[in-house]
Parts: sequence; C-alpha cells; structure tokens
Amino acid sequence: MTHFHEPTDCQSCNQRFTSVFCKAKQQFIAEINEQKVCNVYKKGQTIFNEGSHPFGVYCINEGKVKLSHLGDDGKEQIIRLLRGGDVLGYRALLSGERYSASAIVLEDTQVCFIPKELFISILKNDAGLAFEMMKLLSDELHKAEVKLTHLAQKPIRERLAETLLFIKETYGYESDGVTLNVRLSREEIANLVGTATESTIRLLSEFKKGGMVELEGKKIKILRQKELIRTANLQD
Amino acid sequence: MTHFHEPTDCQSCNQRFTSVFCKAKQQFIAEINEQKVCNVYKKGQTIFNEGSHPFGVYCINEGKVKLSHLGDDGKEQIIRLLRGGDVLGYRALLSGERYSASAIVLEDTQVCFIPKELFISILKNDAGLAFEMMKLLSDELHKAEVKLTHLAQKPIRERLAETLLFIKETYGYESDGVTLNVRLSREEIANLVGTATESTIRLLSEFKKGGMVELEGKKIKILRQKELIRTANLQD
DNA sequence: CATAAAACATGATAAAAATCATGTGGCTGG
DNA sequence: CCAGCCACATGATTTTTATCATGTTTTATG
Repeated sequence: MTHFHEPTDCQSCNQRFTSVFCKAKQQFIAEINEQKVCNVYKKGQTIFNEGSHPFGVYCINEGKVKLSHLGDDGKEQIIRLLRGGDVLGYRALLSGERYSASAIVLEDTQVCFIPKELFISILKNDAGLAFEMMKLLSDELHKAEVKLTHLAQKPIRERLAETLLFIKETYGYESDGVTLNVRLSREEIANLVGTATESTIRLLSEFKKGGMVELEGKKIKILRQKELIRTANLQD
Repeated sequence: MTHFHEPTDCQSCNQRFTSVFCKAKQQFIAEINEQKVCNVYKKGQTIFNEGSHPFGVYCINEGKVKLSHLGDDGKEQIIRLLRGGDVLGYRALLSGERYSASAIVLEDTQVCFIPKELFISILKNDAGLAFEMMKLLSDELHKAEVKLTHLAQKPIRERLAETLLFIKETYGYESDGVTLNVRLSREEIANLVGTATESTIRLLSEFKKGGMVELEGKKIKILRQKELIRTANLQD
C-alpha cells in the first residue's frame, strides 16, 4: 500500500505547476484550497461511474487513472489515461450531463475533489482559467479525432504499436529507462487499442519475438523504440 | 447556383438565435458585425486546409460543410458534418496549432469570417460566451468519444445504420419527409463510417433489398427508421 | 451530343481479425 | 497447502472486411 502525504494546501501541492488550476488567479486558488477535499483511492477503486451525476471535478495529485466508456454491448473502451496534474470529470460538468465514462484507479492514487459550484463560479470569473480549460478541451478533442481516424484506418498491429508509445508518453519509463511505468492487463491494453484480448496477446508475442519488446508478466519493456515507431507507421 | 442574401449585420443574420455567438454580449456582437467578412463558397470548395495556419473562425450562415482529416496513408476521414449556425476553425485556434482538418463545402455555403484577435479578445472578456464555447467543446468531445467507442466495437453494418441516422439528425429530411437533405457520394459515406467504399455500397444495397432505405443516385430515402435504429443497435 | 471520366454496383478472392477451444501458470482465499 | 479461478498463451476455425476485377450507369465536358 502506497503512502501519501496529504497536501496541506494547493500552494504546496506537488502538482501546483502542472495542473490547469495553477493558471487560476491567486484568490481563487485560495478558495479551492479551502473547499477541496482530498482522498486516496486504492488500485481498482472507482472515482466516479458512468451514468451518475457529477458533483465536482477531480484533480489528480499523484497516481494513475483510466477513463473508460462501456460500449453498447458492455465492452470496455479506454478513452484516456490520466496521471498526476490531470483534471477529470469536467466534461460532464460543463455540458451538464451525467458522466459518460467511469474513472477507475490503476494504482493507489490521491485525488482532490473540487465542488461543482466553486469550479463553475471560478470559470465564470477567471477568464484566464476559462481560456486554459478551452485549450485543454481543444487538445483532448484533437487527440480524440486523431485516435478516431487511426481506429478507422489503421490495422491492429499499427494501433498496438502506437498504443505502447502512447502509454510511454503518458507514464514514461521506470528508473531502468525501458520498462513502462504502469501495470496494465492484456485486456486493458486491448481495450485501449480497440481489439480482442487474444489479438493483443498474439501481437505482443510477435513484438517480443521480433525483439521490439520484452514481456515479464505485466511488465513491458520497450527494447527498440525506433522499430516500434516504424511499426506504428506514424506520419505526424 | 444558389443565391444568397448577404446578411447586412449579425442582428439580422438568420443564425442569430442558433449560433454560439448569439450568447455573446451585445457590445461584442456589434464588434463582430463590424469586423466580420462574409463569403460564399461553391460546392467542393475548401474553406481551410489541414496543415495551414488559422487566422480566425468561421460561422456558417447557410449551407453544409464537412470537416475531414487525412489519415497517415492519405485516406479521408470525415470527423464532423456542419450546418447553418455551426462554428468551425476554433479548435486549432484555441490550442494554437495549425488546422488538423480541412473544411470542404458540400453544397453552396455562406460563411462569416471572424478574425482571430477579435475572437480571442471577446472570449477573454465575455465569460458567458467562453462558457458556451466550453460547453460546445465538451459536447464535441463527448460525441468524438462515443464515435471512437463505436468505431472500436461495432461492426460496419451497425455503423452504417448509425451514420445514416446521424446524417438525418444533422441535416434532416427534405420536404417529402423521407429523403436525406444532403447529397453525399458513397465514398464520403464510407469515410464517415470508416470503411471501404465497396463495403458501404454493398451494405446500402442490402438495406435497400431489406426495404429500409430507397436509393436514387445520391438521394437516400429512409423508409423504415425504426428498423434502421434496430440495425444500428444503439443503447443510448 | 458524343465521349471520357468518375461514381456506382457486384462478384470473386484474399487478408485481417474475432471467436472458439484448449492448455498452462500464477495468484488467491479457504 | 491445495483447489479453484483468472490472466496469459497459442492453435484452429469462422467471420468479417478489404481488395481486386469487371461491368454498368451517371455525370461532366468539350
């Protein structure tokens, strides 16, 4: 079980330079500081559930979270991977709907909760923060559109390679410089790629045979990044 | 060739109650009115191109536009369909990047151009409008995420049915109450569904045989909407 | 109006991916 | 510690989808 220091206030939070909220005016940061509620979730726990009403936004202090939709036939689709400094739950809040995805913790994670009213009122009074939120939304939209195009046009082999690179971008390597710094099941990787679990397992084995990756249980080591990039066939 | 009345000002624009801009403060609407540039594009023309720099946003007064990405292998992926009242080009502007998609006109379309500086300055000074923009972005993000999930999990047959319903939602029917009010090539429909053109043609023929739709060149009539909904296998 | 080009259509085939089946190893809870 | 379950793995098979080939129809153009 991971041990966390509860941050006494937002000024000393280890995400104070990373999160969008650092762009808020000082007075508002103070308000957040007063009203925020900090919480620790253990691996596998749910921060919020698809279909329920949002009461605020969550800011990840430390940890890893997956955001996933349930498809019409009940199959999970992982929409986003989140880390320290990321904000979640704002999408539903802004469009005034229920959550369209569930947030599930991938490893012990500390999260600050900011109540809806405060979040909205700050957004309405702090144009700078509002602008940053728009940027953030724009970036997410862009990523979603690119992913959508790849999902429609690229074979699974390329998408798996791309997904491994994406995981590396998001969570980086462990101190050894090659092991992806997150433990995902093969099924989760499949739900990120958008394919059947068996296909993912099979292709990972192939990647391993080709010497691109090394597999040790849930540990994945990227041995030849360049070859992986080539396999992903990315133009951008 | 369609004939358009150039709107003399935003107050009399036929989209003044539909567009996000109607949520802006009166003073800003007046500013937009002064600085906007109206333009008519003919079918097939490009409003802006993927990869170029944005100089402002576009507001569709009347007409139909497709927004499409080019995949890494050069294949088109249509990511959005737009109509009168819709705004386009804001995504790239907000995240400060080049356009990540091209906007191409599906039929003669009248568009107002609003310069970047004005748009940004209004957003920074009009919290109400900023909030509406955030809502709009949130909605788009939501739609993109749902589409992403369906692309990953649903067979092409269901996706085609869903796409036909989506086209109907966007552009509605002609006065006869059954014909989709837009002319798209089979290839464009395929690029919307995310599949090969031949597959789309084949499935449309099947839908026709089953009596769900009627095909007359590019005219598509929806004869049995309920069955189409069932075919799309939608839970939401 | 003739003609070429593009779009549509459909069958045949090949490739990709999902599903089914079976087995193994590892972890968990009694 | 053992039984049972679950994740991982891999082969066989089936289904789905793309690609290729060819013909027809529509549309655009000189």
